[in-house]
Amino acid sequence: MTQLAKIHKGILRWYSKEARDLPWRRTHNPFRILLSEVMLQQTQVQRVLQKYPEFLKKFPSFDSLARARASSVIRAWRGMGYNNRAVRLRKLAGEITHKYGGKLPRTIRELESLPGIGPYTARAVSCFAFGQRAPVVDTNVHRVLRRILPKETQRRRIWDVAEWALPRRNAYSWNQSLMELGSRICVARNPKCPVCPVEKICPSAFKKHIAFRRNGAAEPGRNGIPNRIYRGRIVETLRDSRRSVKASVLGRRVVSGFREKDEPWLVRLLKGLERDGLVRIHNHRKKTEVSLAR
DNA sequence: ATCCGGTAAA
DNA sequence: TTTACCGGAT
Repeated sequence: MTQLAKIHKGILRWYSKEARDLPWRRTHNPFRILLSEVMLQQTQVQRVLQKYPEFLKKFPSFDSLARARASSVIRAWRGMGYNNRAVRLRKLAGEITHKYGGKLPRTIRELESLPGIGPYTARAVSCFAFGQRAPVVDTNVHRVLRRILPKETQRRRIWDVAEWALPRRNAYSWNQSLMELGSRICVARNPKCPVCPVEKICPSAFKKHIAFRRNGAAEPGRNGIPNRIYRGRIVETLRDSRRSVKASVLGRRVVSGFREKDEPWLVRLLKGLERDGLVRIHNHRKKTEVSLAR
């Protein structure tokens, strides 16, 4: 048996016993798969598990999403973070109903052309919804493959490596198993090698893993507080408000010690949110007002 | 205070 | 290739 075949066997066997029972592993419905993948793009399983069913209850299909107001979708996205995803998902739903006859396209190229769908999600949908033999590389898969595969593969591009390592059968289970292993055992720091199914054949087992450096660059912000905090507070405030809010009022609600002179700064922030399709800015009696996008 | 991550735009 | 985008966990 080849080394790769041993890796396949060890990891797939482990997965068949240890796989978590997750709702998106119980369906091949393209909408449900896509929704789960978009939610999982930047968000831990734990939190997605909580929001996924309630979002699905409110928006069970591309059609329902396409017909909804942006504000309604942004509200349903509460607690997920990266609110851009909600806006893009609704835009995507519009394209599906109006340009694709209500059906998600099946080619990677078409999937990747959709808003919010990149290389990872396109292939995840292709494999998990359509049963195609597509490699998927998220950071978990990336890490696991780099550790478990032989040194000769180290210089090749990760997507090529993933393609090469893909078993001829069971692509679905293989992809799921790599993600499961990467998130539960083969974690970035202090991997749990003693309980890993492929510890015996892993070249990296029990090696010291250097904690990977994060960007040295500081997060953009103001007075040491990242902009995303203010953006988050603004969207959250608007979620709770049925009507539009004066910029000055918004400023006082989201920034401690907000003054008139801070308004240009606030407006810059609001313009960013407007560009992202999250808020609507309008003038009323010469004052800037803002509400959730429609 | 630091960690975590897929997509889009620059 | 680099940066912005998020909020919950630790």
